[in-house]
Amino acid sequence: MDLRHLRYFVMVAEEGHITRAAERLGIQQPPLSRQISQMERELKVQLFRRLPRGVSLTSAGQAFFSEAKAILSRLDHAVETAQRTARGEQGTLCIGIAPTAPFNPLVPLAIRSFRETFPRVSLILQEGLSNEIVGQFEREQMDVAFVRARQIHAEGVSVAALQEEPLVAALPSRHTLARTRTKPLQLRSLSSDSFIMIGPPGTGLYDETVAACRAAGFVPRLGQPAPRITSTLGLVAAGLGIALVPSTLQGARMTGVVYRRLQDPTPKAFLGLAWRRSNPSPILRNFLGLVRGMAERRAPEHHRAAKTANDDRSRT
Amino acid sequence: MDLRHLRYFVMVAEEGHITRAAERLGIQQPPLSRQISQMERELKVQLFRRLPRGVSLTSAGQAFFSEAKAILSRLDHAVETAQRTARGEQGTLCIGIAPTAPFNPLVPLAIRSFRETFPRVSLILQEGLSNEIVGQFEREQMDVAFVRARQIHAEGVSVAALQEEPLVAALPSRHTLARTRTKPLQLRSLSSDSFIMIGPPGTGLYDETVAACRAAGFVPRLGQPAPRITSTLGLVAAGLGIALVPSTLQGARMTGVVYRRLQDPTPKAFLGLAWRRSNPSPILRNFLGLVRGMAERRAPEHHRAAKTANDDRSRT
DNA sequence: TCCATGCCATACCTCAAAGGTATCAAGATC
DNA sequence: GATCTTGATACCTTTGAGGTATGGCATGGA
Repeated sequence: MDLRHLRYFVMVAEEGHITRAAERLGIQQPPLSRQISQMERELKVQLFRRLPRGVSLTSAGQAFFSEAKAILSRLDHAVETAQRTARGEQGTLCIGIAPTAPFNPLVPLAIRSFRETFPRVSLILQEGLSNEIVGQFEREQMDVAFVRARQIHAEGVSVAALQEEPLVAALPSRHTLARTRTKPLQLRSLSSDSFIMIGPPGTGLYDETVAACRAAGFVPRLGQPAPRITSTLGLVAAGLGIALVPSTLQGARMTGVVYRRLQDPTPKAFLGLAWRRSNPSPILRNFLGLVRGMAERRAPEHHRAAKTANDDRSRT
Repeated sequence: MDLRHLRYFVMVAEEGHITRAAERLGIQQPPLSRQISQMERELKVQLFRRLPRGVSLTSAGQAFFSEAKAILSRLDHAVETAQRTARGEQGTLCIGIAPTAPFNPLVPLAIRSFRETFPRVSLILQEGLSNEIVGQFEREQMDVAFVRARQIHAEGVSVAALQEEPLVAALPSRHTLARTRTKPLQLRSLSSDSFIMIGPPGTGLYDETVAACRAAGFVPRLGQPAPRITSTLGLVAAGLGIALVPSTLQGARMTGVVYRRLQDPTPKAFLGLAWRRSNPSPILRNFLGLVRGMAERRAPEHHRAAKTANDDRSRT
């Protein structure tokens, strides 16, 4: 049997009239007549009763009719779903988010904008540090991630720069340098403090912090490591050390913590978008396009220069 | 698009290999290749990625794949449903039942046997007197009914006789004639009693009772009319009158009611099956066949003679 | 580097079957 | 009984599905 048969059958059933159904189908009556009786022979079921005027469904025909209509509409639906999926408008996208990323307004803005543009895509948001995200990319459990690391050490994963934001020092409010809030701080002046790090070496902020201190001429003394950004600030507030954090973190006010800008050359925190280049998901393409477009609009002059990837063939 | 396309697509998706899929489909590789790409062109969606070895579904292809499989299996299901419906094995049958009919074992036996033989047919059982059933037949709300009336006064409704059972007298236990339980009673001897009737004139038992009394040489005095058989027996037990009831009613023992057989010529209660001759439902055919076969097996000698209908063209 | 292999795509041919035209047959209608 | 309506049948045309032969591309081993 053929979909044509189903379509013809449904039309005849709805019209109750082969000639009229043929007209609406844009064919002649005899072929339609033949298709119907052929279908009946194939199913070994009489679908219509031939009346003096027109035809009417038998009970078997009625049963088949409702199924046939459902099948046809389901097919239409399937086609639309496939097309939407191909256009990246439907499906699932798994987004990794570095713990400090959501403080940068670009991240929530991008996600909200994507949701609005592609309402049929369901997003799975997953917090994770760069090193945790590596594994997820390799297991193909993640499509894209907002990261703080300039490179992700996994085969075929690119990182596109979105923004560079200044690092600021988070100090306990009783710290001697916490008084003069307006003047930028010399990073050197923190060389004897303990640095509270988020996550192990290899993650974005860890590496940026160490690099910044090196550039300022000292090796940071490592304090208590903290698993999450909130606990980092908690430890700072408790006076257990200081931390360098992206400036947007200042949005997270915490009693007992004071933020101080740093003097030139201001160390920078990186915010980037990582994805597997071989991932063909059209949803991913849409997401990359939207987020990168957004980042360019917000900082067009930085973008080109900062754009990078973990290997030379950085075209998506 | 065609069902063939769907089937081919599913096979290729399952094999991940056009050549192998073609083999399993019993066709050559080139036509299959063409059908697939034709389908992709028609849907304007790339369903497969061509790999060096074989093909793999794109995300759109995956979305379409699960739908396609569901559609195909639903189609199979639809065909089976239609065939079962045509054979009268699936659907709905609305059965009317006269209030006194279920006491005759034939009725519950027939219904149970039908249920077991055709488990996919859902039965709607509806109690009703002959005169109520007429309207339901005319509105095509009823397919078949166990009735006590020998004729149903509705156009095109036939009644087939199933059984004739003796009428017995239901007497209050304090009735003078309730003592001698073994000897059959003269119907005449009840001529001065009030008769409790179930339902109005035109219903089966009413007419049979009046006819029996007429034959015995008197016109029955009508007592309180009763809507249901149970209330009839209640009124008898209360001493408000007597009733003639089918002998199988004796199964419904009720304190205060005594049953007495009647002397020859024993008046008879009729049990028949009514249906619209123009009703083409195959389920109805099956039901008629099963019940009539059952009745013949239980009373083969009565059946032929008693068979009747409300007009001359009594073939189904 | 080159050849063999595996696999999909393309070109061209054949033939089944879908659609078209003409006409018949059976009821309904007046 | 003539006419209309409507589905069925006969026969022809044409579309397109399937077959055969072959090309093209990537992989993998010598």
